[in-house]
Amino acid sequence: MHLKIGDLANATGTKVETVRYYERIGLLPEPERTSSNYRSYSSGHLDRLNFIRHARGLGFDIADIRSLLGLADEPEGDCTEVDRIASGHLEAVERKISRLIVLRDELTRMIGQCRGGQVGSCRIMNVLADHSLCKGEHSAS
Amino acid sequence: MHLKIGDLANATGTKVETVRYYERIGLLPEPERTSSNYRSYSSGHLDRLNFIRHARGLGFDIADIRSLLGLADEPEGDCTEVDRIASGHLEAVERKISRLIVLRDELTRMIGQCRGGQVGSCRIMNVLADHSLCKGEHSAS
DNA sequence: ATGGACCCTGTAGCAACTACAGGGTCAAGG
DNA sequence: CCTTGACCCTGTAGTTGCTACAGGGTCCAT
Repeated sequence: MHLKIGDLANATGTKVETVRYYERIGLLPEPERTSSNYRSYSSGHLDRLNFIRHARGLGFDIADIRSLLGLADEPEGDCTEVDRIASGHLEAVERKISRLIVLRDELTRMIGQCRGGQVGSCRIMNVLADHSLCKGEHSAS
Repeated sequence: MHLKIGDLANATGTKVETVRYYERIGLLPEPERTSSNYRSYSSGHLDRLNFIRHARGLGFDIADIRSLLGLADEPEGDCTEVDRIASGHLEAVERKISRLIVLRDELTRMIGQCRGGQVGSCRIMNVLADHSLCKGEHSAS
């Protein structure tokens, strides 16, 4: 198992620059070097990079992944902390979804009110210019 | 109407630094200066900054807002382009929601399988280490 | 005249990469 | 043997949308 950086990148769907970036920030351990100073990765590196990419794919941030990797290195340990990190992330994702749904509904309503015509009378522009038009709020008439 | 930067920031719920940032990137026009070199804003600036903040609140990016502001400056123009920008943004939001829902479901399933115990046998860790465990994919046995 | 609240410029930091520039290495083909 | 092209190396700067200083100046009240 002696992978060059390009092989490792290919095997994990990562860009070469990203692999080097992970090394720079200490997420992926420094590999051996060949006599010509090329990085030479082992299957351990492959596993670790796969772990990182899967976690990133699930939206975990680097700090969380750092913690998870630390926990993975002690398989005898209790997995409460793993659960805590994952649950925290799940909650963050749920909050993000809620916020985006509010946004989506506001955008949908706004766009639905546009009847074309001049910019000056465009409902979209009106809403943006005066947010009180947005949620059924009305200025006193 | 002569607002100092702090007044403008307060009136729009923006940080002073952010106002200066918008000026630096050309989103907010440069205001007059007092004799002591303080920025002095008019109600036109206030309207424009409100527009920017509302649009940012709806998730439009700076490039979109730049376009929308350009269109707002020609109220006689046709609002097709406005509609196009808003619809494009709505679609992006919808894509983001879909992606996050997939994530949420994967995370929920993953976390639901965790029965506590050792890290080494934690389902969450297993999924992260080998993504093929994730969606009911099985390696040939 | 002195304190505190404001203002100024300019620069650096955040997340998580991505994209060069300007080199070195290596294997295959002519 | 030499060249060509695909790799590899380091180091730095760009992306997005701010935010946070540092190191000054101004203004007003006490």
